[in-house]
Amino acid sequence: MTAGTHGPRLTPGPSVTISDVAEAAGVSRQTVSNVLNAPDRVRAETRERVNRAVSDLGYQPNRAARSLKSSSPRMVGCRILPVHAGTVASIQDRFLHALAEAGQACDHHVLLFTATDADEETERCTALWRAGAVSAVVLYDVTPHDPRPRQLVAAGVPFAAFGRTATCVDGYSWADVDNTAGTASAVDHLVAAGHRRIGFLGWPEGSSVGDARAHGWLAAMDRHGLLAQSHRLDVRGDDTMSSGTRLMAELLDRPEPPTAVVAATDTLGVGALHAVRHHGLRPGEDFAVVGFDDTPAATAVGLSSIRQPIEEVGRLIMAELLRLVGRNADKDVDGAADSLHRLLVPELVVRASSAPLRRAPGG
Amino acid sequence: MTAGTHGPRLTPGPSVTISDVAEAAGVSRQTVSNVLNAPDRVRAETRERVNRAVSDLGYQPNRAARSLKSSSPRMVGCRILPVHAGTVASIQDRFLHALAEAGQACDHHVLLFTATDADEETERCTALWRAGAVSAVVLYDVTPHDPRPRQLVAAGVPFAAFGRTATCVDGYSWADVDNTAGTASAVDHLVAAGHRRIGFLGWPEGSSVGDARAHGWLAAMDRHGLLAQSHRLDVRGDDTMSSGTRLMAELLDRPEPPTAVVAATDTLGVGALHAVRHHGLRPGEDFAVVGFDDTPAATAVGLSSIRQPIEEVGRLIMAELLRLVGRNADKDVDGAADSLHRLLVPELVVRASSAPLRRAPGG
DNA sequence: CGGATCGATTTTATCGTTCAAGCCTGGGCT
DNA sequence: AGCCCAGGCTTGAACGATAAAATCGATCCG
Repeated sequence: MTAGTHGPRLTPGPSVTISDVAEAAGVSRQTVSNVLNAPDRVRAETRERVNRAVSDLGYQPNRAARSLKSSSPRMVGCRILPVHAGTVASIQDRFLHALAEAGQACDHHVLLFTATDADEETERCTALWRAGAVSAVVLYDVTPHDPRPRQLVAAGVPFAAFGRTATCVDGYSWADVDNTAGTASAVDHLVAAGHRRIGFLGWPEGSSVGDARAHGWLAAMDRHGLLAQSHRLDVRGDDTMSSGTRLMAELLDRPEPPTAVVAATDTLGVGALHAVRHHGLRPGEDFAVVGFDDTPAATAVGLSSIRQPIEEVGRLIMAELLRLVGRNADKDVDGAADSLHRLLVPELVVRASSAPLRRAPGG
Repeated sequence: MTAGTHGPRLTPGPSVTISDVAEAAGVSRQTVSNVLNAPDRVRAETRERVNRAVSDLGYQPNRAARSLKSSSPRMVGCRILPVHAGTVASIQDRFLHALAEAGQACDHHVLLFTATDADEETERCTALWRAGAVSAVVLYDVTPHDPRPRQLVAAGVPFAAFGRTATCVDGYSWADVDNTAGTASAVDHLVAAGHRRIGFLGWPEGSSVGDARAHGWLAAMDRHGLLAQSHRLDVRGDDTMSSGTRLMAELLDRPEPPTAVVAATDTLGVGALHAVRHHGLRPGEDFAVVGFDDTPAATAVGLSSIRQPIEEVGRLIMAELLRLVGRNADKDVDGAADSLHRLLVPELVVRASSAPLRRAPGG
């Protein structure tokens, strides 16, 4: 026994080693190791005896020792952003959960860290990787001019990103959600429900995600030949509920108001719903609203929303990281796949706020 | 050099070992170790030479090796809950961030894992601890009849809890937020602003947190001698915005409506605000609303809210874990403190929705 | 002047696991 | 009989860091 005491231990403690198991089963360390890692090398009878000892003692292989020997910590690092007062509906928690779950399926865990800015984040990533604390890291919310991918590539840290930079084609793996396709599908849905004048509530131009969502609306409206009828029905403001309410009220006061809007976020969408009700309209019957991100708030108020397939993103990113570090371990160049570039299509979740119109508007 | 190549390495790689540094500085491994862990044992000149080699090579001590030797992984485990569709405003992300930040201050990290239920959670905690992957774990959202603390105590896993069980006095460390004091302080605030008829919007009886928040309102109203005037002004419903709107509208339609309400959550509070506006009242001028949890939504709509000191909880829990595992390492009984039992008082954040009345109601 | 002392550094041993090589036994082949 | 081989298991070494012990000079003191 490693710990000096004799007799059965009531609380097995963190220190049941492979030698303890070996002694209990009357075999050597290596045989125990073989039972766990290459069972076919061990005679069935011995295997059974060892397995019993393992479960009797509650043996868990020490991860530090295993990491040290295999030089793979079976961990991926990910920064957790502070909950910013301005940010209303974050999907970071969903992402982290998805990542943790995907990792768990292949005995990997997520290590959290914090940072005050992008530079500190890449520094910490590099330090964690050099320290062998993680075999790779994940970048969350990568934007078009994000410096982080470049920095990590330069540092040689294996990583995959949720989101992508403008010049993302080269050098690193990413998965992203097609925001443009999301708002476009919302427009298609509303057109199919009979709407012709469809507005858009968005963020001020300049944010990548916001612009992509605005572009999806614009392109889809154009495709349906509805841009002329919806002249200047896209309005922009901050990502707050009151902003959504104000923008929506502004649209409803126009001479030819829209009969539906696509909002760039659930926050704006929820705000819009209030303005709609305030104008005496019934959401889902007289007027339709679609939000974005499918946050719990959308569920709560029955707001149709575009749901990002975060769980899928988590799985893809985790699988890609395993491939990256695995490939490095095998050979440096085994040809085949280079890196992951995957654009996922979000899915519209239809709720009461955009149920098909009972009467066609104006009909 | 560990890796077989010669010459300066462009990407230092994860495998710069203490021996590489020692060779570069022309000293032995142990001297490098001393420079890093006990600098006073090394002559200033040597120390400087070693430090230069450390930064030249970008050396980071290998965490697995350090864990193995010190038998302390410098990690704490915490389950991340799935984002439940029903849960509207979670503070789990704030908690995880606080925990990660508090840990980082003392070179500890947070390891995330998922579980489908409480039993699986304790199993995973035990396995992680036995594997030496974490030195302790954190329980989030512990409720009065939670089985987890008992199970972890039985398994001998060091832990600290956010929240507490009904019979929490024994055996384990926790930090919790005094929900009762929170709603009570909201009542005090509203009374000081001149309100006399103050309502309460809460969850159906049976949830610990909900009951505590309801009790805070009740006790404070009684203390101010206002219960008679506020006869049956506490109403209950689901934790959704629409529920908040409905309940608020119900109260406003009473013959003697309240002039203010305390809501058990921001979700209910935001819902209530809409009902208030719908009745032609101006929040903060004609009517006051206070929410709970200070979620980003409250900031967005200017809702006064009771903020849980999560950052403080994170710091306390992390400090307690360090004490627990440190004590274990030193001696088993070094007397002094037993375990942490800390009830923190939340803080009211006053915003426009409950700014002091300009004219006393009814005056 | 010899032994003690002290500071600075090196050597040794160890944490728990796994890879590589070694050893033993019994059976099949010549 | 002697030889080889393969299956089944054990021993030795290594991963990287560090506490403890050993070494080596140099200084000090009786």
